[in-house]
Amino acid sequence: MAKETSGRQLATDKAMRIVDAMRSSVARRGVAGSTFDHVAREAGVSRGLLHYYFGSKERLLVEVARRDAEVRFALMATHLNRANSADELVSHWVRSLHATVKHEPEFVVLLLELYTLAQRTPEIADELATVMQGMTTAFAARMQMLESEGKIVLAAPAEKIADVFLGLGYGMSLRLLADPSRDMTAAIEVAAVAARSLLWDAEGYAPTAASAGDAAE
Amino acid sequence: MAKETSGRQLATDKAMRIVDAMRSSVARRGVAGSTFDHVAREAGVSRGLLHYYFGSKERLLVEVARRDAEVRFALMATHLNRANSADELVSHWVRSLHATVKHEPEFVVLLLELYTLAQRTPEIADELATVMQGMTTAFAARMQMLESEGKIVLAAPAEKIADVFLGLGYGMSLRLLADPSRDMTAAIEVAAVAARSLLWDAEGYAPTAASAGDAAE
DNA sequence: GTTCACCTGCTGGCCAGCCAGCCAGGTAAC
DNA sequence: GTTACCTGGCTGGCTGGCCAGCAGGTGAAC
Repeated sequence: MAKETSGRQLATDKAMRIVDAMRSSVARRGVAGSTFDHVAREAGVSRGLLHYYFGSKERLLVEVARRDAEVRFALMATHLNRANSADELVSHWVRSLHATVKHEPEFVVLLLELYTLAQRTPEIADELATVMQGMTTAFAARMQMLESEGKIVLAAPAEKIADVFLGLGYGMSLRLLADPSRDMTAAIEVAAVAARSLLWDAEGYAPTAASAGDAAE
Repeated sequence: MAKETSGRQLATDKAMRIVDAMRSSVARRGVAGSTFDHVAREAGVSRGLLHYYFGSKERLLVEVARRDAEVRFALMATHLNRANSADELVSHWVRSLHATVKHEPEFVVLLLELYTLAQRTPEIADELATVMQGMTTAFAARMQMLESEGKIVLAAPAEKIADVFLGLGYGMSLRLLADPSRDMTAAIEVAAVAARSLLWDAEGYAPTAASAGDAAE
């Protein structure tokens, strides 16, 4: 942590307030709408301070991506660690999908903004790639642990399955975000069935499509 | 089609050139970078004409979304109509995923930009929701036709399966786009296995995960 | 213990550049 | 002459970045 950007200590209270304000502003107003003026006011600091700490809007956004990764990562870890079987893994995944979109859509919006920005800003693209890689690895590690404990059997390399879970998750969230009026509950159940087909139960009892149903929220 | 915006006929040659230029500019430079100046130059018209026809940048972007839907839709239809079995459906889906990201990434980038924009522009959000609904319906209709012809059996309502296919597709494309250096071929194969589990073969021969493998590219 | 030099954190006015939108006017067709 | 199409100069508002300078703290000198 305690990363240096433009040789300035970024772990101070104000610097963190700026990053948080920028994060929520980007989620609410988008990158373009998040002017230094607005963000500074919301962070309760002067405009100049954003430059003092981060030098440019771009580098501030990199910090935002980093910060978001921490939050996102922590959330995922708690969800993952509670799962102890294939069914639980899938149902936790479904639950966290619903919860995220319903209660913390800023995760998805922010990711969208960052992806968009990454198209034209290599620094952001790097950061984002690192974040995604980290999520994949963590997810894969958890699955491998469950496999080594004899609780599940993976139908493919852990990392690839993790890619599919995350990809499916983001794909469905995106769709949910774009059209909140549409009820995607049933579609997510179907997605869970598909995801479930990549995890087999250990101990000989075969996975059935029905067993993944597990009423979500 | 011949839709009216600000009471102006938009089916003229120049109006269409403007929409196309805007479309490709947004894919290349993003919404923010697509200034009237640039787009006008690329369309070979004056800046004023963009206002004459579309009134505002926002409404021009709505036209871009509409236009993109047509292109995207046509492409999907040709792919879908060639598929005549569950395996073919999945392998065409995989192929089109690879092809899109490799040869026409502007589809994905544009969708990303539009999604982002839709967060703050209800007009765009509506248009986008319509587009996505149209894609889902078309996909579902094709699957239902195959089912009624006795070629496949659907493991869930056609529309939900279509949602999952599209969601998975966008999720994987997004990931591919964000980090082109990463080889996602194997992950896409795994995604295909998951997708395949939602389609059963008719006539008693059970679907095996392996049968969906079907070398991509 | 008072003074002074110095430093870091921080402020807000200023500026050059950019952009969407406006509009006065031009052209061609009928 | 009227209408539809089209042009490009102009402008007001906004933005990111720059920078001169201030407040308050530290420590050395005297």
